[in-house]
Amino acid sequence: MQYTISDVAKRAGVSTATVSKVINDKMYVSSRTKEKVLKIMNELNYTPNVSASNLAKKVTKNILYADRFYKGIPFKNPHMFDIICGAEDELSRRGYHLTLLNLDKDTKKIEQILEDTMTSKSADGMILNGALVTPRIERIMLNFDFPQICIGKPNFDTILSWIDINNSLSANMAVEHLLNLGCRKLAFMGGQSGDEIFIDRLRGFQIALQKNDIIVQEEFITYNEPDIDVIYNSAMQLLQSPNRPDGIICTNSLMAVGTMRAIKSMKLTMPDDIALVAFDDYPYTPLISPKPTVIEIDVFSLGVHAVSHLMRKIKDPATIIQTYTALPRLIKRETS
Amino acid sequence: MQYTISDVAKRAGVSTATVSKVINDKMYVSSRTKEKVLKIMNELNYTPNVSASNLAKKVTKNILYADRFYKGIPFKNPHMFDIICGAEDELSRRGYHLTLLNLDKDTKKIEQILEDTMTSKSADGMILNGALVTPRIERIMLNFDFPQICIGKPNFDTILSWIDINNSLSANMAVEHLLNLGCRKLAFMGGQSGDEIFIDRLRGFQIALQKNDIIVQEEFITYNEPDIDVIYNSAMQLLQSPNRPDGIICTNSLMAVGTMRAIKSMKLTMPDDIALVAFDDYPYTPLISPKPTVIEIDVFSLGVHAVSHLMRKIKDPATIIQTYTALPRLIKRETS
DNA sequence: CTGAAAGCGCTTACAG
DNA sequence: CTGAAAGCGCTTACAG
Repeated sequence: MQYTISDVAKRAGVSTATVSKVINDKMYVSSRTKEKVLKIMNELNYTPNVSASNLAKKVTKNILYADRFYKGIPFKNPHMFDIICGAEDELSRRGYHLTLLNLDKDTKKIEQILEDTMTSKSADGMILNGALVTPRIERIMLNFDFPQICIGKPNFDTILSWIDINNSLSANMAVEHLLNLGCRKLAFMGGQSGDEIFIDRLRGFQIALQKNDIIVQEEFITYNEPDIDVIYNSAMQLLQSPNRPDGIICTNSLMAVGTMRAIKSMKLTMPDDIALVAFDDYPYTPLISPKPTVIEIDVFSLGVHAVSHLMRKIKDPATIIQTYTALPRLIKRETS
Repeated sequence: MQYTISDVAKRAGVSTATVSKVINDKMYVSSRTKEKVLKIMNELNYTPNVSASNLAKKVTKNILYADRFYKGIPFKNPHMFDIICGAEDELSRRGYHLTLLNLDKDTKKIEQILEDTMTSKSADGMILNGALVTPRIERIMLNFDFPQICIGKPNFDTILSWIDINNSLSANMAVEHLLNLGCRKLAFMGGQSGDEIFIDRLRGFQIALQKNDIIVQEEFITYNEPDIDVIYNSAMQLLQSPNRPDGIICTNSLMAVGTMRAIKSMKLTMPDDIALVAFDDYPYTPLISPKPTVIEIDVFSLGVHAVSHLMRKIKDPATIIQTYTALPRLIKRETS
């Protein structure tokens, strides 16, 4: 049997209005009646029904995390779920819930899903994968005047709010590290040209080199498919060139595996012959030796920050947030 | 501006009761008025306010997924999030939402979190990590009579509902496969004795061998820490013994990497000298060659099934579900 | 400081 | 088939 606010009111000999005030810790209730009410609430083990409270307050205390949650994606992209964990953490601290909104439905288009959920008023705001946002979706979001923040800058000019990793800055960090070690011929083991994260990191790489008056050698920048053999061969070519690099940055952990395999097969040693820095510990670092120096990015915190910004926006809907949150950390290990 | 049910009623010239009936597709409303109402709803782009509807219906259309969502867990245990994706998929198909309930709070104990959320009536049911369930938590759940299902059988006798992977059956599948290939001396590269998944798989291994009248050789069962060098050495010992196994089952993908490294360094070939089957493609299979034969387990479906059972339990709270859902699939590749 | 009353936006017997 | 009215369990001006 569940008690309601009127059960409490009755037993405490006060009105439901007064009980409501102590529940919500409003001022203007005498400490005597407050205590009395609290005592009854305790005895009855009473907790307010949040649905009723939310309806009356016209809030939901609920935030949506909108992305594509299809089968297997946690294996492909665990980062996304670490962001979600960060968002959940910060939301629950603020008395909010995080519910998942799957934009990957064969029956409905993304636009339709978003419109329906916004009109149904089932959440106070939304965290949205920026990569999924189109100008058309931007318009829908603005029409509804629904508090939102994108994870990842949309790939067009927008007045939506977003928060993103500063990949360029992270690459800069890797470059500075290698330059400090005395490296002067830096190579970049990159992904494919459609991979925005890689492209940002590459840009950071290039800018950092220019800033240090080092010429960017085009042949030292490689574009690789995510296949271990392709990467290996690509690295071999780099290492066999008469003008061999003395420092290599790998855009992810798979690149690091392939590249280090090549370095070892050339009987070169790290960091003496060649220093190496990789992005992302995950998922292959446990497998490789020597342990690679790595730039780690705290995506959990990205989720936390996204929520903080979204909350500001809920309070003041006019706010626009567009910000890079860097949070890279260099973990120096055995390859540099 | 958001329209309400009375706006619709007014413009359609009917009562809100009637509008409610067409929203909920109740019978006993003439097709003429139904059409009229639908037309207005469409014109106004009206969607019912779910909070209000839920309050009146005394439901929330919300299911909690309760587990520990701390920083970094998606990297350690992406399976958990694939289960979540499966649950979300099935829930949204049924008009429910999935919200995360983090049991990993330093300010509150698990018991307290569960009690508070259940009394607050913010969900109609709960999916709960069975590994976290204690007899004390069992009592709380039963007290509240709250529809629940555990993912993973709790490690004590319980009348809570649970659904689990049939690890034992999966191991059986691996054994049968190797026996069919003619192997007779099977080894098992296992994890640590506290790892329940491994223990279940080991049991399946042993039972399958006994069923086939093959003696289980104790020295062929190894217990290994999750460290690549430890695994390698353990496998080497197995391979160097005078009585070398002709088939090996690896309890996970890390075991497969270490074991295959040992096999290769012994200049043995797969599957001719030795056949190998591993559990889990993830995360290391992309790195290894030859491509390992693997028993894959569909955890996304586990989430889907958990939801189906939970829904039955919501309809009929007396239902108790305790079931193994196997869903293993053998993917034959180059090592067997 | 306290309470009566209206309201949040729906649904549900019930009467017609 | 349709609608008036009470109800879901809270909150919020407002009057006292």
